[in-house]
Amino acid sequence: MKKLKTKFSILELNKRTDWFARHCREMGLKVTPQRVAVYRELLKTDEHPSTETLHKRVKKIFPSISLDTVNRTLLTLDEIGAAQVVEGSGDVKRYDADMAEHQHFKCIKCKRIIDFHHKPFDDIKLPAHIDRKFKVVRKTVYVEGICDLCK
Amino acid sequence: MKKLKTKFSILELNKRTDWFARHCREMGLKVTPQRVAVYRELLKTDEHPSTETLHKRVKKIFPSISLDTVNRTLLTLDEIGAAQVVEGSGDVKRYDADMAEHQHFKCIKCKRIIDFHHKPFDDIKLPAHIDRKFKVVRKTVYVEGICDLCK
DNA sequence: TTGACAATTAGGATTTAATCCTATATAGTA
DNA sequence: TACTATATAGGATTAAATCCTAATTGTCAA
Repeated sequence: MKKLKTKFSILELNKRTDWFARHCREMGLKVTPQRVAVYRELLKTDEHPSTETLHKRVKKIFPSISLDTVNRTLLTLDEIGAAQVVEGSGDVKRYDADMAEHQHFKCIKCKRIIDFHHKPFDDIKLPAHIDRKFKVVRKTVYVEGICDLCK
Repeated sequence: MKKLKTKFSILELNKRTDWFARHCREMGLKVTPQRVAVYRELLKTDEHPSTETLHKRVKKIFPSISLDTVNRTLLTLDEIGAAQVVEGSGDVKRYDADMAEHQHFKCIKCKRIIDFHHKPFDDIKLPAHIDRKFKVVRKTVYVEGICDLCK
């Protein structure tokens, strides 16, 4: 039996699902069971899954869901700020429903993405000319290397 | 006539090409005209091109070069430290032959990648437990948003 | 509660990106 | 100059993302 790593208690999961439903309605989006299923499944993991990986998982509890729906939903989650595409260099898109400040380390060998949190990185001050010229939406410290298991 | 933005003088370009040839030999790689052509073409631009974009450009001066060769070469350049895959969230791989310390801003609308350089970002101090646990190969500040032209 | 409608979905088709395969060519070396 | 391991061309394949369309379903207003 595969160990179930739960990021959140059922209670917390339900709380966040409620928030998600409200948030969708606020954004004029329908609260479909597919959307909720994708969001909840993404919330449950800290493995930063790809569309395909998440599709496989969601199918277990929603067998008829299509890959396209999972893909579309994940893009939607990113748009409405319920999840984010994890930054990286190349490779397939990976997602994260944890919107609290944190940073990512990506192993260039096994492609594992590991969360870490270093408070000084939470509010990086950009040079003034960048803020002046562009509308900054996201800024983060990105770290790449070889993970403990691959070393 | 399209404006030619040259990042370097011909002299500087040749200097770097010489370095590249030496570096290839040191790494036990052959200095083929295809490799040199790809490297030089990548050096010339600050647009952080994708494989396909660069392939089109290199074809103009090396008509028979295949996409696979350009792709393979770019991956090799990254491996030997002659270029790097630009970090980003999703989308196709984009490359940069400028290995001097600098940071990237990526426009989420037009996908343009703009270089900037903020000295304090050059040597980010990671929390000790990260350095202890992982072998860090690369660390950078990544910024995303809407560029001046798209605003 | 019901009906209407715009949003959403399934699932196959298509597009696009990346990589593989293999016969041929070539850079480096002696 | 000849040998050999490396690299290339270009078509084939795989993998990822997106598109298309008919059928379905949340939402809202009556």
